[in-house]
Amino acid sequence: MANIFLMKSIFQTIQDFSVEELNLLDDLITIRTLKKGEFLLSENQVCNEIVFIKKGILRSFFLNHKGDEITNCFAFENEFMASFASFITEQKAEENIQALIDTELQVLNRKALEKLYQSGFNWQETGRKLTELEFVNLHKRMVSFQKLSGSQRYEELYKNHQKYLQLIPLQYLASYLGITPRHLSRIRKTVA
Amino acid sequence: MANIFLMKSIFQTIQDFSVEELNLLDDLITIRTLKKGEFLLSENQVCNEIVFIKKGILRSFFLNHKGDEITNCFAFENEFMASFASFITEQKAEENIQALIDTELQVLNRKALEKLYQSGFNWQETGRKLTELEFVNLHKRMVSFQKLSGSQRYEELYKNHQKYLQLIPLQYLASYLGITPRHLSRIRKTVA
DNA sequence: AGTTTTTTAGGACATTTGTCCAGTAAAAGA
DNA sequence: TCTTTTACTGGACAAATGTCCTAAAAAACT
Repeated sequence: MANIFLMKSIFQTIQDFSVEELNLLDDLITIRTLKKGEFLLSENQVCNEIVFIKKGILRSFFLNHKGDEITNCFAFENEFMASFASFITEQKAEENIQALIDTELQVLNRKALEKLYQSGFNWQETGRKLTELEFVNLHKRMVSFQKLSGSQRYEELYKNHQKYLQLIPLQYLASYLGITPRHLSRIRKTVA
Repeated sequence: MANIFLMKSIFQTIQDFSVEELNLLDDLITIRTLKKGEFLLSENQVCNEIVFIKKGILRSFFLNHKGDEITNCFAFENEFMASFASFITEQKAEENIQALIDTELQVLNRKALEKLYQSGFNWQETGRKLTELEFVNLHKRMVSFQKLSGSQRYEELYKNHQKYLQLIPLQYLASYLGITPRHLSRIRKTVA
């Protein structure tokens, strides 16, 4: 069976769960592994699962009108990932989610989540709180696009997540920051 | 007493409420009006209320490092508005919320909302669903910043919300789109 | 209505960022 | 290990966008 101790302890920080409530997870979580480059989700599929990253890195990207890949999100160990927009609306996703390195996931699918929600107040409230946290994260990213330039966003990222930067190909970073690889290369000369 | 029929009917579309559940709102909603230019919220205050716009327009903005006002959101009649990030985290807001024209609001404050949440499953679930919808809206805006240029964002806005564009000073629109007023003026010549 | 303040348009120029490209380096595959 | 593919750097130039500014228009105030 999956070792979901860590995931449980994250839920525990959000809500004062009983052991029984947390143990509901045991039968609902499944395991999945992805090889480097493999896809968890392709655009035009409905996203029906939320994953917890036990090991590895995921990135989410979509295509612009020219067909360039635009990375809109990275997720690392001990973080949740999904196309939340698709999961919520049950519409086809615009994003692809791909493993940047070999990755090990703990999966909670829609039916499992609904079971949790139906099980009572606490899980329902946790769902709201987690959604709120996702909102706040997204809001921060949105603000960084409105008040910072591409190079300032890079500096922020460099300050806060330097350890990750080595792991991520520059082209993915560039589109995540909203600039071209050419320009990121220029910026790197002055910052790093 | 406030006429909150419309607000109720919006909640009704999200959740299958009983009349009694909806009527809980009656004692929890208060009324507030703002004159053009007045502030609903100033930065460095914690946002403790969510408002429903009965009449009028609100905009939310923050300041960048130069002291320029950056508009990050508009809200119109029959929409909800708050500094959601501040409301959620209970940290000081980075935004100011201001009335663009004389505005009439129906206000739900934190305590009132918590009462609703405590009242049972349905309001709890509605809270989650509304948060999800806010997330999806923000996500759309984020995607528009990653995959479109400033002028493309203007064209989208022009197509979808032309009626509002007349009402909003160009300088506010520009920062909302992530460009300078000078540049928006250039864009307008080619589009409009 | 007259006056003052704020907003908008657009010229001239500067800066930032993108495009295209070629050479090199690094990684993946056989 | 060798070969092939993919990723990165940086030059030269082009396009997009910003800065600064002035005059006109619109809005607000008295």
